[in-house]
Amino acid sequence: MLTSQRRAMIVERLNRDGEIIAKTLATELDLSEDTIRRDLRDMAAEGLLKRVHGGALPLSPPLPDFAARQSLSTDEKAALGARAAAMIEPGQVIFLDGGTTTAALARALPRSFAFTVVTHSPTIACELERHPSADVVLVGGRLYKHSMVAMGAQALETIRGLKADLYFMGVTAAHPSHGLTTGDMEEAATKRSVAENAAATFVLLTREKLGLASPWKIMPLAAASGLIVPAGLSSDVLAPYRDMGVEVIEA
Amino acid sequence: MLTSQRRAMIVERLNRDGEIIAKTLATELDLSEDTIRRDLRDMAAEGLLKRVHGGALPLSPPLPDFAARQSLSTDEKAALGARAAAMIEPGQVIFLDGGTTTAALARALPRSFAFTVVTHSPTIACELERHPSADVVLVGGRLYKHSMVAMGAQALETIRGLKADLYFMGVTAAHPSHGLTTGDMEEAATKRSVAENAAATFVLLTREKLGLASPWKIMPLAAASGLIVPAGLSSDVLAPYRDMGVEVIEA
DNA sequence: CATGAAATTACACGAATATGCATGAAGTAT
DNA sequence: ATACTTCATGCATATTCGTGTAATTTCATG
Repeated sequence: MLTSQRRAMIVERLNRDGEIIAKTLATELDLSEDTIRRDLRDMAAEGLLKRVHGGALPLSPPLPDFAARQSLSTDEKAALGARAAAMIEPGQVIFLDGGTTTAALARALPRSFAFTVVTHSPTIACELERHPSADVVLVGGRLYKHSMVAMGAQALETIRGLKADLYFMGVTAAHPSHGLTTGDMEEAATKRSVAENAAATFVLLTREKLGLASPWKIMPLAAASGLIVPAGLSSDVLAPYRDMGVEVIEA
Repeated sequence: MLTSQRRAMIVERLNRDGEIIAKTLATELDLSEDTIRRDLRDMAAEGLLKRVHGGALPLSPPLPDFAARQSLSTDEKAALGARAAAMIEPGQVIFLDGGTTTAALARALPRSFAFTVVTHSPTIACELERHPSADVVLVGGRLYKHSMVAMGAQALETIRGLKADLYFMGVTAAHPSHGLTTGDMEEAATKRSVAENAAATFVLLTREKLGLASPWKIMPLAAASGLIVPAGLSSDVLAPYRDMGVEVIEA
């Protein structure tokens, strides 16, 4: 295994497990603890993780500004959710990603007719406990706690076995040339697979995500059926997306 | 669990519960009280909490619903959960049913070592979001909202493909001659299948469930490894179960 | 192909950190 | 006032860390 592969693996594990224990990883990879420690030290210097006694932890989780962001963009997310919910037609099968934006969508889902919601997020599933007419299907797999969605081989297999009418995707960033991206490799693969098995894919994007790029590429913008963005953005910001032929829906 | 993780956990608990009791935390994490005390002393010096005799308090006033949580935690179900959690050993694979009793168990799961929790309940999965050392696997399937668990063909297939060390089952009723029963046919079949794929099955039973029977039979009492019941029940009530050779564990 | 530079890794060793236990002091409860 | 709990300190042990060093591999260049 190459050094860079090992380091990529460390990042991935941090996302998956929320911790790295130097001793454990050394044993597992059959390397000396020194090597792992060196990795951790260098990566901490690069700002990829937080070094602690015994191993490493992810950089301060977005908890501090999470609450603030939550309250700040709540209205924005509710508007996106409502707009997305308006697209749903009776009897359709909808796939919902995990995340706060899609949670807002879950709360806005139509109650006057029946449809099916497929999700790999237990949080979304719990949101729908009291929904009167939504049939809920839970996609199983290994639960990734940082994003609270089930992913992995089992999940992919289930996803390949279904055909959704609409997929509402949440992403970390959207960039005109880099396309749709997210911070986790497994998540990128999962979203891609869902998009392949959905007749239409709409991406929910809050203001601050436009024009940014994260490390893992999901798919180019053109592969999406449309972007749902908050109303009131300047046409300058939206022009690059419209120019690529992607439908931009303002909520 | 790393030291810094433990300290982060202390902060989190202070926010959640409004208090830290040194002795309790030491027992729960399987550490000496000295270690916890040292943590509290250092963290007090860093201005993260207020040290008091017996434990610590947050600097800001505790959450308003603290009293409510407190009364909940002295519940019968919490006792059952704690007793069940004490059976778990490092590295084991535990299957958790949905339901309020097993939710109490989820909150009492050991935090000092790693193990895997398999569940078909999104509610349980959400409970475990912040658990430091539990690996969570979500079993997918059609979500039955009345009991909030995923069941059906997909779930059964996944269950057949796994082998759990311990299964903690929640039931609607337990009767000496009718055995373990529940109100839903699909649920009975699912529980039976999990029990078949677990090395040991323990049933969590609150007081009011003993001696009753529901329409759908899961399995005879003798098929269970043991029943976990609240302490203080009369031996008359428990005798029939003990007579059948079922281990009855009082919590 | 040869060779030296750079990178990677394992090992050694003293320092720093973490933890548990023992003991006497301080605090709390009955 | 007495009994019990909790605390602080010192000490012993174990783990982890950082630095230095040497061996090995990889790479670039002639």
